[in-house]
Amino acid sequence: MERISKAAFRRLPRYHQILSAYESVGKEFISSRELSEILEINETLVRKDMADLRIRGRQNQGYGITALRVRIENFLGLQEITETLVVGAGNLGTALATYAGFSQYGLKIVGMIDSDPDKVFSTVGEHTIHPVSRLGSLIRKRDIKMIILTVPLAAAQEVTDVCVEAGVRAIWNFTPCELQVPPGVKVRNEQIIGGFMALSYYLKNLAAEEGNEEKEA
Amino acid sequence: MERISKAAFRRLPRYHQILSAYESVGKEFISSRELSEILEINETLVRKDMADLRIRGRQNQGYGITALRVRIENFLGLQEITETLVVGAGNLGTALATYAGFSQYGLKIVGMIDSDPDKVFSTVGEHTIHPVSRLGSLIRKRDIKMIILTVPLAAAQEVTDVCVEAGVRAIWNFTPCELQVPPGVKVRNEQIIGGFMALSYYLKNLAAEEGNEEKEA
DNA sequence: TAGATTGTTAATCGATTAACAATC
DNA sequence: TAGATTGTTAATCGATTAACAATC
Repeated sequence: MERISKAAFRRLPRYHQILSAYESVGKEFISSRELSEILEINETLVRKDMADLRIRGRQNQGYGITALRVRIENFLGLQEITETLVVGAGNLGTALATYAGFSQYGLKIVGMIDSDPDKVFSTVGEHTIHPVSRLGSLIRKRDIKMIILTVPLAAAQEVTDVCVEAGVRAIWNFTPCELQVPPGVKVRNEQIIGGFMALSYYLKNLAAEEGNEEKEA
Repeated sequence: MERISKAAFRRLPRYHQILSAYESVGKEFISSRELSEILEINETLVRKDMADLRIRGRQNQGYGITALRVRIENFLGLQEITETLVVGAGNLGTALATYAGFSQYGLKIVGMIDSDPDKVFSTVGEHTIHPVSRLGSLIRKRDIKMIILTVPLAAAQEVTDVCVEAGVRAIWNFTPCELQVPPGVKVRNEQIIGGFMALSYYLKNLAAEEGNEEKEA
């Protein structure tokens, strides 16, 4: 399997999104310089990332936008559909379940789960809310490998255990819980408050920082 | 002003959250070893981070949990209130505006903004939705330094320009747009899809990865 | 051609880890 | 005391950048 550095891996979503934006306005090529300016990183670093992805550019033109976008998608496995359940039908779960942008990345939400009897069997957009008692059987029936976790903190570990027991291998964790999982199960923490903390630090140190700001902490 | 490395800075939210969790069950001390196991990082790295924060531990006991939590909060400026507007009252904006957890970090939402006349002057929880025409004046009137941006991609840059013009210095960006801002304005991108991409890569390479997984990409 | 741009290597920089002394 | 743990330095590792050759 191909290998790129962890740091390069983290840059792929941003490359992908810039490429999509440029593609949608009909641009065909983009130079390492343009990419580096948008991302505010070094130009050489962009070329190195491309080399790691085994993408060749053209002299005087740059990199083919569509080819590069498709390369990133294939590298990340986005061309294959990933079926998932949204576990927790609160505000955030509802926002994620109704977000139209996921389908272009192969992410397909096949149902929602909630413990509240008043919500169960109602629908959110086109998704039915199932009772938490059916969580395990739904995962098994559809062979679901990933769940989106948006339950309250207190329920997070318990729900995770059920999912892992049923065969889930990846957890997209929107709760502020440091989940315990066995080896072979990957957790991605979206600790949203971290973003605010970085901005708070910046704002509270504005006077001291003035003159040496950076866009990315 | 105190300085810590970028990498250490990114770990602060996770330290903070673990400390809060331990504190809420009445624990008073935590060792570098415990922290390192929860975060799956090296024990020495935890001690180095504590040293950088000028926090001293106690032999045989570890670090005082409350003191450490308060230290991180002060370092990040969380003890001071940050007033903000949620710009874009869609599903995600609504979810963020109604999230109760922000107040403990000093984050105070003082209003919402939307361009849809059907939404304007209605309320979300305790927040009133104002028309986008009042965005600049609201920012000036309340001297708002940060906004939460959840508008559609196509409106993101335009709205940003209005906010920056009115004096905003920090943008918590939930849109998939690489915003252009002048020096002195900080953008924090919450490119949520990036989380899914990391999990997709993991799932699609499970067979090849089997046996050398990591929890963090 | 001159200019623009890629691709690669070596040097530098920054972050992590190993080793170990200090101490309760 | 022995064991547990912090704190610090030096070594290592990984990521970024500078320099520059290649080429359209």
